[in-house]
Amino acid sequence: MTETTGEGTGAGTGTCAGPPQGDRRPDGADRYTISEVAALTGLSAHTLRWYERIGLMPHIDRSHTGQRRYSNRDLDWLALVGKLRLTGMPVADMVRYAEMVREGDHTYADRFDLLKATREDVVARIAELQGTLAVLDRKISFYADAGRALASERSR
Amino acid sequence: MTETTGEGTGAGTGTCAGPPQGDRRPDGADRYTISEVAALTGLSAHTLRWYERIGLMPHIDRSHTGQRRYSNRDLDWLALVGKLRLTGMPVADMVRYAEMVREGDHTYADRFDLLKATREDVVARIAELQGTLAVLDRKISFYADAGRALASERSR
DNA sequence: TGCTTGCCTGGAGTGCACTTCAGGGATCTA
DNA sequence: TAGATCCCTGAAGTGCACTCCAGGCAAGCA
Repeated sequence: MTETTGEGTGAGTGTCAGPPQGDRRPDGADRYTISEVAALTGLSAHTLRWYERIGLMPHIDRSHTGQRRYSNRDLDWLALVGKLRLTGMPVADMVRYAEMVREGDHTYADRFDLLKATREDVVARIAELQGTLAVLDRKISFYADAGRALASERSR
Repeated sequence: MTETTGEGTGAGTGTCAGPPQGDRRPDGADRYTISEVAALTGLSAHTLRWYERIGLMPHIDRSHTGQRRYSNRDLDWLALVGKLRLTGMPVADMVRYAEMVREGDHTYADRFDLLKATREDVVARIAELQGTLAVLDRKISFYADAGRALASERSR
């Protein structure tokens, strides 16, 4: 197997990006227009074209009139990109990853490193956020108490 | 008590922002220069001035020559701002919060709401990140396996 | 045949959070 | 007295990730 996008090109695989996207067409009939993909992914058509221009997408098929026709495989890739974007990975890094995918199997180790580093970033970010939660909760309970005190004062 | 910054103006309180900052001066002698505050908070002097200009800081004391002199209270406020920034709260919202603090006790309910909404955002973001962790881990283990396979192939 | 809809392109514009620049004052050390 | 260091201000610039615009082609249909 040559890992390219996520997990083959089959039917929906459970771990999906933002909007629900169970309405895929069977392989062979999978030629989505840009606006269909926009609806499916929550990205704008502009953004989809822009992703392509900066090298974040593989070459997208075209209709005989030059319009883009996305495949299920492209959708898988976009789902992965969506996940990476959620991690806060800069677009430039995603482009590097896409380049490595295009370059073939010999970039496996580099891809591994990139993902590993991203994973560590995510873990650190989660810890950071949990730290902020603690602060927020302290202040929230302060205001909740203060609110109750004011209320009972008004009712006196 | 009138909640303004974090938790009074006493010595370090445990929950600190980014860089460690236990080296506070006692109240009364707490007149830090901008570069001291920059070192303490990890923000640049430029950013500190900018925060002030956009209304994110209370009025900062000045020396007789017009230079800023920050107090422990200001440091507390900056620690809170740092936490809110970590949540991803837009600066404009932090400014709104700062305005509410300036306006006094009658904004308690609004401040409560703002912090509550922020809390929900943070919880959602953590869940999102945990979702990305799952995807990353699947791909990382794919590449780990593939790496092992390639290694054993090379050693044959 | 004209009209609408959907798509195409390159390039300019946007919003955010800073960051840098240009020009100048006050204090300290030799 | 000179030079270094630290600070001041307003305004312009930067980098990122889109987002919008102008101008135009192709297909469907009344």
